[in-house]
Amino acid sequence: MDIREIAKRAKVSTATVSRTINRVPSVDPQLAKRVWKVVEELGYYPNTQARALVSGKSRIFGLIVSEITNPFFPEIVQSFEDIAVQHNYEILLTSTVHDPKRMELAVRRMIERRVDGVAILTFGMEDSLIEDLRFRKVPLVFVDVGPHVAGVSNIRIDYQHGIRQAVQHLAALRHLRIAFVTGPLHLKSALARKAAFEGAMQEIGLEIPPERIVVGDHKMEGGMQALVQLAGLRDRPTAILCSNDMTAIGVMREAYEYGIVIPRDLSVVGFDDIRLSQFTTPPLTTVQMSQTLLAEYAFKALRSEVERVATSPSGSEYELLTNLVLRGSTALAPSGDIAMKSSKITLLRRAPGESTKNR
Amino acid sequence: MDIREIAKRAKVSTATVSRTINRVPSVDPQLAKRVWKVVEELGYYPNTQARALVSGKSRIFGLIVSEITNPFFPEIVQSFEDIAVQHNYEILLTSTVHDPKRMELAVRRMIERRVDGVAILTFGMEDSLIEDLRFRKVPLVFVDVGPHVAGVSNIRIDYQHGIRQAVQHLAALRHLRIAFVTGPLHLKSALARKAAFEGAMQEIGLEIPPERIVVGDHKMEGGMQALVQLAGLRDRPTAILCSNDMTAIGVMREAYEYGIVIPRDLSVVGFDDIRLSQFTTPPLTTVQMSQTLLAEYAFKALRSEVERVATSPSGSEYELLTNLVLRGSTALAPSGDIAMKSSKITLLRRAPGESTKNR
DNA sequence: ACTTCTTGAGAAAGCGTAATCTATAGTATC
DNA sequence: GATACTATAGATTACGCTTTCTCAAGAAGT
Repeated sequence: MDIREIAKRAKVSTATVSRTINRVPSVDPQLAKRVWKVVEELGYYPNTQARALVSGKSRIFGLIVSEITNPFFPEIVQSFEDIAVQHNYEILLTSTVHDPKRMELAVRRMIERRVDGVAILTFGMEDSLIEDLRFRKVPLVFVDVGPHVAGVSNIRIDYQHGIRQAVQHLAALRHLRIAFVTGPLHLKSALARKAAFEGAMQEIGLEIPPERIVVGDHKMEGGMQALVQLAGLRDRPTAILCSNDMTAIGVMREAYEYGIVIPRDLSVVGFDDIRLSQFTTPPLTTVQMSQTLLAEYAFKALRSEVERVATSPSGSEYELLTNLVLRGSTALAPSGDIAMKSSKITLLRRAPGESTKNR
Repeated sequence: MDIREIAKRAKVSTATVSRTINRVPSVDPQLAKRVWKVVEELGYYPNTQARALVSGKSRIFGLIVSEITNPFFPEIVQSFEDIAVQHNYEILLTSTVHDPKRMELAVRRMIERRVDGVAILTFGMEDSLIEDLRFRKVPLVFVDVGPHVAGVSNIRIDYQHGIRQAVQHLAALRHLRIAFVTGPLHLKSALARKAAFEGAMQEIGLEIPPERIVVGDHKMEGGMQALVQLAGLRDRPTAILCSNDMTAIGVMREAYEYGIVIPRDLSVVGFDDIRLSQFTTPPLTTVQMSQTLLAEYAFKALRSEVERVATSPSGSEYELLTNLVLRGSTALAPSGDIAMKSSKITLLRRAPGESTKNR
């Protein structure tokens, strides 16, 4: 069933059917009604491929994420899909899993499907691939790392804002020895967080001995290892700020194994505010980076680039604030002697079966 | 840049270019090489829309899931995408969020984009929508609930297999009072799990007093409430089997608040084996339902339906086994007097700040 | 009453490709 | 040496739609 079938049954030309469906105002309301009736009756849905072919617009946006199985991304995908669908766009999702081969394939797929734009929400991407997309004038939007050229938008994240809040929150709770667990140091986003931490600490005159910054991997495992290192320090920190929530969750998990009670003995702060962080024990105090807003900005950036047909094709900039959200994983620093006591906690990892209790 | 541009530069007809690209064997290798060279040089990628239009195949599969933010689904999406991409298919993802309006829109989108098949991995879906797809002869694949008609495949899940293992595992650990936390009772999958539990219990002659089955919601909250109920029972169960992992995680979380030590005082078993369940404290013993295999079967079902052009269009059936995977949340049942002791644990919920310790 | 606009709708072109149909040269057959 | 095949590649059509062009009829201006 195609547009001609409708035309025949409504006794009009296909042009009129097309105009009706696309709500071109010059169609006589009488005729339009007749057309709509047939459309409804037959359950006709226009063929998007044909439309795309003739209009040159696919109404598809590509969405490239690092790993859909990383709890940070599903929220973004969901929000992005929400908005896209509302505006009659489809999304072509790809999860690169940090594999260059997959990235290349992803870009190829996007080009073959003639996407109208691509949101690149991945940490790290080959320049040559981006060039491939730029060459075909596909509007792009990046987080943080986009080049400053026409047709490329950027969402700048103000890490400083939330991280400063976190540091000051901890300082207000009398924490002096604050540690930081970074992400992989080749990620620009991880470096930016680390820099923000250092800046915020310096601002209030707190020193950071090098051993109090440990390198993680933005996964639970990294957080677990980080805690082991930090707990073994002579001047054990009383608070740990983490480069992302998964790291913080790893820290908390391992702290539990060591019988370190959070937040009594140790305050922990995360970053991202993934949904899961509401459900840890205790709920995680973290710096929120709104996934919904991120998706919204990304979509808006692409859309405005597409809409602006011939006019100035300047890539725009968006700014996403981060904000501390207080939950249960932070508390007053242990007072002097308690701190001493807690530093005496045996550093033997509890045997698996025995579990839970801190004697 | 289109196929004609290539044809012109390679001094052949568009037909030859098309044949070359599609690897039709009747093209002279010499010519083919010439064509490929131009293709490479210009970085030409065929326009999928045009291909779809003329071939009648979009090479897109729809994938409808309940909620991408539910940790069960990202793994499936990832696996499905993997396989799809390998076979040059694209996926059109939609997350219904249990909203009938969104489901309707999703189906409409799928039809407009002329998907070659739809995998419906959602719990519950309006029949009228399915009818809409069936009417257009779109191959479908369901989990459990699909009708037994041509063009519709089904992946049957053998809940019994894994749940029996779980029950027998608990029985072997001397648990006699085993409780079950169901999912929402309007879900066929939740009912099937409950039935499997009852069957397995009956099989080994264990009774299930009605109060030992409590209704959850397949979310953490439901698990938390369930624990409250079960812990309040006179004959407190020594083991709890949950209809899914999120429920089990909720149970464990609340148990922690009550100072009930897992697995010493209480064994907990989940269902699904989401990745997160490896990272709980203690790691969750659970019944695995392989998300990878599920995705694989779903894809295979659709593909074989598409491939089989004119031949017998019979929907096929797949069976997915479930299997117990042992981790740390199950242990020997507390012996008689310990059980008594543990049943005397105060039922006061610990004050938030105090947290962690079971004195 | 004649020309000039305006409105609305039909006819037809074209989007980029694959499939079908046709032509041409070279091979095999008798 | 004439006919019948067989490869191979070019010409053409069709896919379903939007858009431009064209045209008819009525409204308005002179």
